[in-house]
Amino acid sequence: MSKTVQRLETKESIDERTQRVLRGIIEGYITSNEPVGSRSLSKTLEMGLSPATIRNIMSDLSDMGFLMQLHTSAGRIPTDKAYRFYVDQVVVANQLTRKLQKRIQEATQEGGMNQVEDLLISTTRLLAGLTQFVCLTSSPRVETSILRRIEFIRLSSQQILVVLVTRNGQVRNKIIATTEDLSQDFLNTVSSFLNEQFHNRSLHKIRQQILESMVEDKERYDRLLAQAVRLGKKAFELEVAPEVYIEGQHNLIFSERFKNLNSARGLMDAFEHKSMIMHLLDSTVEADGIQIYIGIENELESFQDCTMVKAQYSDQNNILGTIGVIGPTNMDYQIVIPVVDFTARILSQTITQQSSFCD
Amino acid sequence: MSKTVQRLETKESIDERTQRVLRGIIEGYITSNEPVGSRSLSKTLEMGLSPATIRNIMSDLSDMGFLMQLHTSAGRIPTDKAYRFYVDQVVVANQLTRKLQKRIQEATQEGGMNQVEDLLISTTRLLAGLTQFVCLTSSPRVETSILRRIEFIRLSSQQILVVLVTRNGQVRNKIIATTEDLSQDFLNTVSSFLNEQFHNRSLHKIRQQILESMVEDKERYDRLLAQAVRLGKKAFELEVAPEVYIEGQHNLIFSERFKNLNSARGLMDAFEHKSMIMHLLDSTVEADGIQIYIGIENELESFQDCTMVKAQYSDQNNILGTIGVIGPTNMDYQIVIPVVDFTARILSQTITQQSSFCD
DNA sequence: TATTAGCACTATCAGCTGATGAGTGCTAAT
DNA sequence: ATTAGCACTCATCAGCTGATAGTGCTAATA
Repeated sequence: MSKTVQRLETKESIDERTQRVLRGIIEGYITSNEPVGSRSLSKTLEMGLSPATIRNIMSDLSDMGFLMQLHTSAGRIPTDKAYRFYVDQVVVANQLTRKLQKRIQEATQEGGMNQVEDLLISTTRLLAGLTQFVCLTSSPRVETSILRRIEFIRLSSQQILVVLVTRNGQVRNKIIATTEDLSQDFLNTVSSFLNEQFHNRSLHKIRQQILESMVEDKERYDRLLAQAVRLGKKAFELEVAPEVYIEGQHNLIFSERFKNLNSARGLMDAFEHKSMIMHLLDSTVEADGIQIYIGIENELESFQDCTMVKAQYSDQNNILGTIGVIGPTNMDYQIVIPVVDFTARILSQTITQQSSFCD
Repeated sequence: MSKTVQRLETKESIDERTQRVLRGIIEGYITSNEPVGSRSLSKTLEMGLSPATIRNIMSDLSDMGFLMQLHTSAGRIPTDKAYRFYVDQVVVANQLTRKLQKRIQEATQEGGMNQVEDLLISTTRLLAGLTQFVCLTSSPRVETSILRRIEFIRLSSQQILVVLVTRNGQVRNKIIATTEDLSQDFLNTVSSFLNEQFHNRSLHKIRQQILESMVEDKERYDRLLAQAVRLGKKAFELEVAPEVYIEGQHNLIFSERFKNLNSARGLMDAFEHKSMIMHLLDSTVEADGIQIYIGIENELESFQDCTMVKAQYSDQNNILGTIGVIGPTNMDYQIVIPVVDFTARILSQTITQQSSFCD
């Protein structure tokens, strides 16, 4: 595992003309996926510079660490540092075409998606389809979500189904075992007690409170309360399975774009470790907006040939999760960045709408 | 789409020696994944036959349609017909090693899997890992499963959560919208009515009955009954999303075994069409035991370079779904067949245990 | 002084070559 | 019926070729 690179900032100031050349090379490589040479660049740039001059500039840019060659006589390709420069300096907040906006909106508004899970899956698939890359989405952490409703349903003398609904519309089920046979009436009392007690609190907080009250009231004689606490404890112990949705893995193998990526295998393997991916998605210091990790800026070694573009989605109050794509470093940032950004916004909007149905 | 081939039966009787040669070629190709020639076969067979004799036999086998050559001078490989012969005549019910049996049993008995869904996913993953192929599993069709419990939970004045538990432990949630504000008490009455009315019937049947009673009792005045029927209708309209779990797709790309498969892409694309896969898995006439589709015996064109080995799993009463793997036609049948068989059995057993907790 | 034309150098790629080897089919001998 | 022997076929591979596209350097130029 290599040392973590925070961000490839550029200290030196680069003169206008050099910048234009650099930009030309980057965009050339993005569109063609081929190393760009001085001759062709001299034509496309239309700056009236001869290939020789361009070569000199290119040489400077190589010295500054913006360009590299796969071999002599191969034309140059941008380094991660160059992409960082490009993203920071050149890519401006771009408007998506109306058509694309429509497409994203429609896809998220499809019917039958009252469960957040379905919405997330279909959005993930959408983004993978639009970008032709791999799309990763982390589901809202059940931990921090707000309790809307908890209910116990007696299945048999030994089994109780816990249904837990969160503010943002996630529904979690769990079957718990009991030693004692509890009647449905009793369970109803317990659940209305818990609902009253813990309404609008985060699951995390609730769990804490339950544990505390267990310590406090060890010698509680009220049967209802005792059982409520006991059942509550089990119910809120719902293991916080790291939920990550991954779509578009086949793009990784069949897309032309990924062909010169030295280890698609490594990426695939990484995707198997959901909890690691979860961590990667959610470990963002910056609270808002879009985050971009280019090449070696990525913490994970197998991601270091790629760029990850991600953004948080939220309801009106809290950040819920992250949606992002991972693609080659020479992805079309001008498109990908606004697409991810817009998709995250629409996702937030849709989820907010849903949770606003609460009374 | 090519004409459906039912099964590649062999009419001719083949003499003992020829059979042994054929078997040798098949097993040779299975282990080496290379066309097998007369010389090497003469050695490994240890029948005291010279390469020339073997060549004559091979020539006969080619005429009978059991062998083919990719090009002259390449050695021969078995045809689909040969594999069919091999599977029918040669592969005997094989015992798995204790070690493998243990491994499968342990994997399915892991904790925290009281939901059938989790069990199915982890079993699918297990089988993909064991075989190094792609594993496909269809979940029990909610349609035909037996109602154990239905419950309505009032979320807001406009939203009701339906929780539906089936006999085999599947839990389905759906949020439905209402125009009228219904109290939780009322909902409880409705659900206990429905539970009583429809206990132990299949969802399919229940839906039918509800529709019938709507026709019959158009002018029903009983508010409870009317609402119960209306809510029931919505609840049992749960769209029967074809649930298929697919694991091990990466094997398709990286495994040596698949490398000479002309279209991994086609397979990947096919996997995207879950409902088609679902159909493929569940469309089996034969009720019991293991089913094997070799090469062109597969209905789906993109599967016709592969072999699919599948088996149904069930609870004590009914077939619930199918689990199977898809791999190259020269897979190691001696291993794969018993592994799939055993896994399906263990899966049935585990699910049966779970649903037996019902009172 | 910045730019450019010219030239030598170099890596890659497609296409060709001949050698090699694995495998077959046929025929004649056993 | 089996087998040894031989001619033949074909795929693969290493090595060579010329064409191409790129560079770096130097000297001439505006």
